[in-house]
Amino acid sequence: MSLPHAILTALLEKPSSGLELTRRFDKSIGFFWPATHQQIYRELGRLEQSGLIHPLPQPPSRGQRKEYEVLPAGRAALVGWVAERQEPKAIREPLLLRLRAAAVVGPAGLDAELRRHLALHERQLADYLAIEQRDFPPEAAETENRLQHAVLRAGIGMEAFWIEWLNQALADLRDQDQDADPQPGSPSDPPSNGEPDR
Amino acid sequence: MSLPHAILTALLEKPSSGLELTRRFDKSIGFFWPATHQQIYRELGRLEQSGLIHPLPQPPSRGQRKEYEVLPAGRAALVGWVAERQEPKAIREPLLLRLRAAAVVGPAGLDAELRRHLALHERQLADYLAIEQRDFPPEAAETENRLQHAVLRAGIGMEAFWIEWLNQALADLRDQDQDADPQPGSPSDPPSNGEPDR
DNA sequence: TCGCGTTTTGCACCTAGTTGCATAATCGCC
DNA sequence: GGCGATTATGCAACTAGGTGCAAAACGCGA
Repeated sequence: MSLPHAILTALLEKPSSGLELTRRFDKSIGFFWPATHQQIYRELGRLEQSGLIHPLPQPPSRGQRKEYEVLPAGRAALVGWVAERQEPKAIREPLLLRLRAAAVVGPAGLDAELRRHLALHERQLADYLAIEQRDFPPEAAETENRLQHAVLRAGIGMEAFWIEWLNQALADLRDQDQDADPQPGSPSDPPSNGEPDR
Repeated sequence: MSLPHAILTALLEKPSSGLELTRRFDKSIGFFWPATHQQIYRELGRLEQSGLIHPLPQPPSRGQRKEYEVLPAGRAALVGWVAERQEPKAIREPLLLRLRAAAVVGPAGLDAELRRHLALHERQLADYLAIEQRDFPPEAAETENRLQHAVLRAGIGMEAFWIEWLNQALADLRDQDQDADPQPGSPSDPPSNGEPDR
């Protein structure tokens, strides 16, 4: 139940149409909760039906811009959601699974993927840092936008973590290939140890 | 398409029945790809139908243990998956959304959640560190289980990151309340600035 | 004013994870 | 030898995100 609340947040900051929301998502909330325009339109429909938002008075017809505004009930729902008890989401990163699989069937092709991910995370980190410099310059003492900054810092921290981890994993991969697989190019059939369960 | 490959990995390490797999997931692969027994049974059925695994010869009847083994085609599929090109998953952590929302509608109740999450991550980190000490003691030079260790290190790093970030976020929250909301207990109606989009 | 590309909205279907519940075998105990 | 708890397998319905495509309005040049 996160997307509807993300939309409420965005609409409270500024009433918008579906497409406008989509674009704003792409450069802010979407960093940690991506959504396509289809998802957003669907959710807008549901939110309207639940009486949490309503369209500003305009000719309502297909293909025509429709601006939405948050109703008091919508704001209340969001306030409730902020305080709600929710379990942290588990990690669920396929790349880690693939590493685990590589430990069993051999790491052929993995290094390319690790390097590719490394490059992607480096780019993302650079983007975040640029945003940080633009929106939270060190000289401007923070007053009330501390929370927004904290969110951005989470993104920065995550990317930094992945970069560090990927570098180390690449090193591990090189070492392991060297130890266990003298002739490069072979598919490096795996240890197949008789093995601990982790 | 991650769960089936996670299962193939686990089955390669050791042929198992559905329940056995479920239990093994709970204490290893499930840390970064949780799965319930229902999911696992369904996936086992599909994997069998696709000819990637097959049940060891045993009376096949409901309620009776059924052990599965990976077929060569299954191993090949896994090898292919390891080398496959996949985009990194976006973050998608609702807690960050809630912080963002709190920046708009006020942080009432947020601190409790942050503290609760902090405690959970601290516990998880402790668990991971215990596993690390058990399975990858510093004295035993690593030979071929480097990749498994790397996966575990990712878990450790993630938890450590969250702990650090949550502590900082809690500090931010305190500072902000202090600055903007002299009398404690009021719902602290938010800045509602006329505002940058992030 | 006609047609064509763009903007904007939206439906329909698909995939994957989640939850609740059913059912068969087995084991121990009374 | 029957009964309840436990082990083990599995179905069905739901939820939410992802993808493909359609269709109405609008703008603009020929």
